[in-house]
Amino acid sequence: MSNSSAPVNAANFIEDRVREDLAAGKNEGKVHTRFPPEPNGYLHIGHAKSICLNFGLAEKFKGLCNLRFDDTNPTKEDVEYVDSIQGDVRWLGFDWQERRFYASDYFSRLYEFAEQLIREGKAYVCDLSAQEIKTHRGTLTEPGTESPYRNRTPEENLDLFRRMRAGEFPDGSRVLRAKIDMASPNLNLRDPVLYRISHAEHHRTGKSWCIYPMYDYAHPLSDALEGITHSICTMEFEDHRPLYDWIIEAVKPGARPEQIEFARLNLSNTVMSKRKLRELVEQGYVEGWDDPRMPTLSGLRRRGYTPEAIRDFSDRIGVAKSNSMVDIAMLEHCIREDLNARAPRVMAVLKPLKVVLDNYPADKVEWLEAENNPQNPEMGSRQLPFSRVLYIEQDDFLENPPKKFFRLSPGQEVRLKHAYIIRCVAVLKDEARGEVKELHCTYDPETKSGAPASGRKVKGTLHWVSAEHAISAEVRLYDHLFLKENPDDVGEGEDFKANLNPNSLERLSSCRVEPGLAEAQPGSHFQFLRQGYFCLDVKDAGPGGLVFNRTVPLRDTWAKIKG
RNA sequence: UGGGGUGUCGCCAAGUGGUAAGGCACCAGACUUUGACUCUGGCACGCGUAGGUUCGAAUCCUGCCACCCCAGCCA
Repeated sequence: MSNSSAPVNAANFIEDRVREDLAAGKNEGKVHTRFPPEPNGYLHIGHAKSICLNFGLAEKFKGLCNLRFDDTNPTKEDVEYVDSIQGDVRWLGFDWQERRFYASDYFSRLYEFAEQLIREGKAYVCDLSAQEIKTHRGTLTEPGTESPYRNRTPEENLDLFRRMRAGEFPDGSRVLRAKIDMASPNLNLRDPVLYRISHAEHHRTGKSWCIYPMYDYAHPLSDALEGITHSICTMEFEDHRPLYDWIIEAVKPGARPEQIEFARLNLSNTVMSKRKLRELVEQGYVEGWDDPRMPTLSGLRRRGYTPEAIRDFSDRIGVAKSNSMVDIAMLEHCIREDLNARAPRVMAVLKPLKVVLDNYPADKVEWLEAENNPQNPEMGSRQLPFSRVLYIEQDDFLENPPKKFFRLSPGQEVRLKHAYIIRCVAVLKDEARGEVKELHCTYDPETKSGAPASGRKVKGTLHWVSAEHAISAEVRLYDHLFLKENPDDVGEGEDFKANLNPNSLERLSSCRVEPGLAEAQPGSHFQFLRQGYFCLDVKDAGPGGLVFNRTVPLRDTWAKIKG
């Protein structure tokens, strides 16, 4: 079991707020939240923060959390996204039970509410064009001017609104607006549009509507209709809150949900906006929404991130209102901590260097016992074949080693993990290229792991595979998608793509891994000893070959020392 | 120049008048058949800034500065 679920996150201001409401006897002691994605893209780690917050709050206060698709704009939305969003939320470990809703479930009710507003003189049909509405809105510093249609009678408005709904008018010809205050310093209150005409087919309601409600109108009412007590959203909606409250106050749907805003997640070395992620996908900078380099939940999943690690991350980063950029090292810490406890250790040589043990019998094979996870003895052990010809990592040998190099070099000894101590006696080189082709070593039979004389200390321990027994695999080494912490930090005339890391993916196709990996299940996690955590790819690993994705490398003190 | 927010260690983030939690990162050491893990120690005389109130201020007051959001018939 992962230890990441143990520490409970510190309270945040939203939790405090909920507690206050409870103490004040609001909402009959109930807590009801919702996660309201628009089905127009894939979920990313920033959404995970919101999901964990909303579902987590419900869990903590024994309340409920709904999944609600905010599908009020048919031109941008699609069922493809509805499906992936549900899969991602479930994968993260949250359950909305039977409470999956759609804003489109409420189109009829929303329409009735709109007629009510019209009858009460709180909304009117406006014939101004989009461009005219814009100019009438005024500016940040100057008040707007009232629409000439603002004082139509309720009767005329009702007639026009019904005809809008009946499809008598073309897209963009009229809108329904709230009658609030064209001089408000808050632009959201300058008679905001409530309904627009769009003869578009909706992914759920088909062609039954040709007018669609705006977010500012649909959201508070959807919340009220579902009995949401705390409607949590991101900071950019803070100055929509007066409008949210206005709608609730004007319509009186019977419930008074309160909107609370928090700062969205920014993660270093990646981008989070749907627009930018889409650009990376559509222009081929990555191989899809689930490319392991993407911060999407589907990408992280394929990369080998676990839901536990992502939830732990959400807890650790906290919830506040200030703009912030979380170091991606925090996320990496979380996945390392989780996988350290649960991933079986395995021998995998990424860049093989042949080693021949001159004094080891040519036909001999020993099966050596290897623990699967020193952190967790219950994971047992396995047998590893050992023979005369082995592969070690190219990086683990240096002909002219610097000080503090604890690995193999001419004349020096190292321990082979779970096996013997060996000494390098000869180096075969391709003189033309200056490359080391093959090493000849001798092994010390007295030093077999577990044997009485095995206690002898040597500086380093290497991972290895038996050449005869090892199987081939492709390994994909992933690195940060962007070189800069903030990808938007660019020079004149450049955009975020200028900061793309050209080495975010390195494919190694001649890796050799221990034979037991032939049975590995797609999606399963491993620690490649001394290298990192890897995950058998679910898409590209077929019967023909193994493909591993590097989730995250192990921390590497040596890399720091050598610079 | 309007309105709304936010400023506490390199990065997150507690703190709500009684003398700066914690995590990540980093540094040093111990342990180690993973240069991993783990463990130990270090890491803000200071809370955007300048004043003020107070026995006492990150917390209260005033001024200033910086950054973010808002002029979609997007969400």
